[in-house]
Amino acid sequence: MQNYSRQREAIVRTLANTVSHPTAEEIYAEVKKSCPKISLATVYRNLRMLAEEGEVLVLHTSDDKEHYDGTVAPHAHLCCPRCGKVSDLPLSTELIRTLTDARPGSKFELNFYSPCKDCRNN
Amino acid sequence: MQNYSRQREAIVRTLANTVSHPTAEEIYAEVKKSCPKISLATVYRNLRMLAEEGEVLVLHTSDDKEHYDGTVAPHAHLCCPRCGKVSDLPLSTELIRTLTDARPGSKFELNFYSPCKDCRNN
DNA sequence: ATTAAAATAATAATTATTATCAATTTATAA
DNA sequence: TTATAAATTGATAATAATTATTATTTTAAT
Repeated sequence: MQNYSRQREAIVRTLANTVSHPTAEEIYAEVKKSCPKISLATVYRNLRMLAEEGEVLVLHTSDDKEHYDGTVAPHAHLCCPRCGKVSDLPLSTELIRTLTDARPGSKFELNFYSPCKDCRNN
Repeated sequence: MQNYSRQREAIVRTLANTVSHPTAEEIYAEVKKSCPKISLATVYRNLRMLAEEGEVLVLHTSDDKEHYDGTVAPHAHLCCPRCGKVSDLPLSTELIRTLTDARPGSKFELNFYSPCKDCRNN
């Protein structure tokens, strides 16, 4: 019994192997290496299904492109308002708990914005 | 010395007089009442300028439309993942301070997602 | 008043995402 | 296994939000 299509496996694997919170286009580019015939629509379709099933997170930031995250445990993100780069931001477990308990039963998305090192130096 | 155009004044006033975190289209509809000839592009242009100047906040949520907020003091939002409605969420001043101090010099956006009352009942 | 600068309205262009649909692949069951 | 139904794909058209362009109008400065 093979549950996932080859394409979907490749998308999940790509997200599992990165910490870069890629956009759909970036995932598409990466997945093409192992699935050269894959369509961008297939990437979007599977990402949407995975998000609905809670297998991936979708991040909404000021670059107005959806970024995807394979780590669904609650955490925060640091976003560069210039280049759009997104990285994980470790928070104390206490703060995480406070946020998780603030609205029981709801998911939260916490994004901090400040220019990344690369953008500060240019 | 009249600093702001009539159109820009109307946009600012609309944001000051609502708690609904409207989209650009919604602001456009409201502003038309006092500025019938205003263009949607003018709404977007002014909102972008106001955001750059820090006069308004831009919220990025799962409905993939920008929502605008005239209250720039740090606070959180409650977003309905079904209908896209955004409302203010009061947080303890202690939590606000913790977040503000977590990353000095950066802005944060904290959104909680759970279905609003209307959507739960349908 | 004249001229320069800034802002606007209208609309075209862009970009991210979703919908459509015929074709292919996978699962089911006689 | 072969037939058939269901699910998924690839290709591309359509949609929707936002930005760019540009001629015109409004505002400010000489």
